[in-house]
Amino acid sequence: MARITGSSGERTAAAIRQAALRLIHEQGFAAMNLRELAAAVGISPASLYNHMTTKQSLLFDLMLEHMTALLEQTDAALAAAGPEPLARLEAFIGHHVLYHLERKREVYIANFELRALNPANAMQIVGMRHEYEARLIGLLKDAAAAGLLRLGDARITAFAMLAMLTGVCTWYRPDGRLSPAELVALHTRLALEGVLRRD
Amino acid sequence: MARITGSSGERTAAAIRQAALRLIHEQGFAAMNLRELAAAVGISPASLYNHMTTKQSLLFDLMLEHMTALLEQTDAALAAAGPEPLARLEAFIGHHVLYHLERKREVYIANFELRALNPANAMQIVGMRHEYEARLIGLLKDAAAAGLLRLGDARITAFAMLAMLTGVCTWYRPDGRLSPAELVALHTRLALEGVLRRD
DNA sequence: CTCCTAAACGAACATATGTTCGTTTTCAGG
DNA sequence: CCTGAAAACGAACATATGTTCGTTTAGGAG
Repeated sequence: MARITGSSGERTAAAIRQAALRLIHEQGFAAMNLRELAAAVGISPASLYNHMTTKQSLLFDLMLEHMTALLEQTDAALAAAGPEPLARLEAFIGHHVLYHLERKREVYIANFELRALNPANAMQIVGMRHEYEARLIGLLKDAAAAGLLRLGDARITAFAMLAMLTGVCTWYRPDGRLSPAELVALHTRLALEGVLRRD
Repeated sequence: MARITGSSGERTAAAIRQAALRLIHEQGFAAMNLRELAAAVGISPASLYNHMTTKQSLLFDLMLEHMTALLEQTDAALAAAGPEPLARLEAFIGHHVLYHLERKREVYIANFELRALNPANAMQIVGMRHEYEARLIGLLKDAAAAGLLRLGDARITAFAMLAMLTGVCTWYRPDGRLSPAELVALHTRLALEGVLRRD
């Protein structure tokens, strides 16, 4: 056969990314095979290679797009939050939760398929993740310097907070009991105040 | 060739489990192939089947052993903690962190390779995980009923706490800067009191 | 209208991979 | 000491899988 009536490179490429997100999220990168991906898009396995160079690069592109968006949007949220340390911290938390609710598949893949990347690609993604973690560590240190936090260890505290806030990806469903806003509020309070009553 | 001098079924089976833990943790279940596993143990691929029925059952056995131990040890820790709600909650947290530091590979596998299990096996492991989550939800509700906690939503709070406490698995190394006891203390305070100063 | 490139296809290749089979040899129980 | 089960092996099978190749046709630039 040959080129299909109405076929468009841009549309097909987007469809491949969407289907790949779903399949990798469901089965994992190693378990997803390109024949199944091609079938999900509605093209032949060979046609995939008109839109990507290798399976590895497909994964890397997905991760890179996600990390770039995460860093950009975070900086935008912080810029909008103004200079007050606590407001900035809350802005970070709020954005993190909302982003992770919206793009749970991307996040899940970026977090758990790092080992599927080749060393060079992995290094780049890990670098961007470190940059993201550095944002939170900086915010914590600023707030602590302003006397607002009791901080045991900024780095470990940041890791623990990120783990908690990222946890929403594992169980959230859009049709769930709690709204995104409610989840933001709940996680913000948990991170800042814990569960203990304050009397 | 044939049976090796000094070979023992029990020892080989244990070596397979250990090597499988390492390889699955490093590469993921789907990416680990049995030839590499056999080489790590020092036997031929065919010999693996003297100690397991299928690759799938190997994964399931690892997960089942871990979940069983986790539930048993948790109950033991709670029994030792006595009746006071806050003491019980702290005992749960402390045990969870210590267990996850000690057995980070098992935990990682049980958490992130669920999708590699066939439906029947997955159901059993998910059931045990729900049981574990129910322990924490119960502790939170007890403490809240005693007026000790300010609880937005017991279920979501439990998920968030577990995500935070389980996070240690992703970055902990035995030769790291902080001792297990310090990590327990830090995470306990984070979970109970958050980061905000109390004045 | 013409022509080059983009985008698709079927077919095949080379390799990887879970698993089975028949065989051999050690070890432990009678 | 004998014998049967346990534990190992090499070899092979059947299938799955990432990728390439040559070909075909639609669509847009000139």
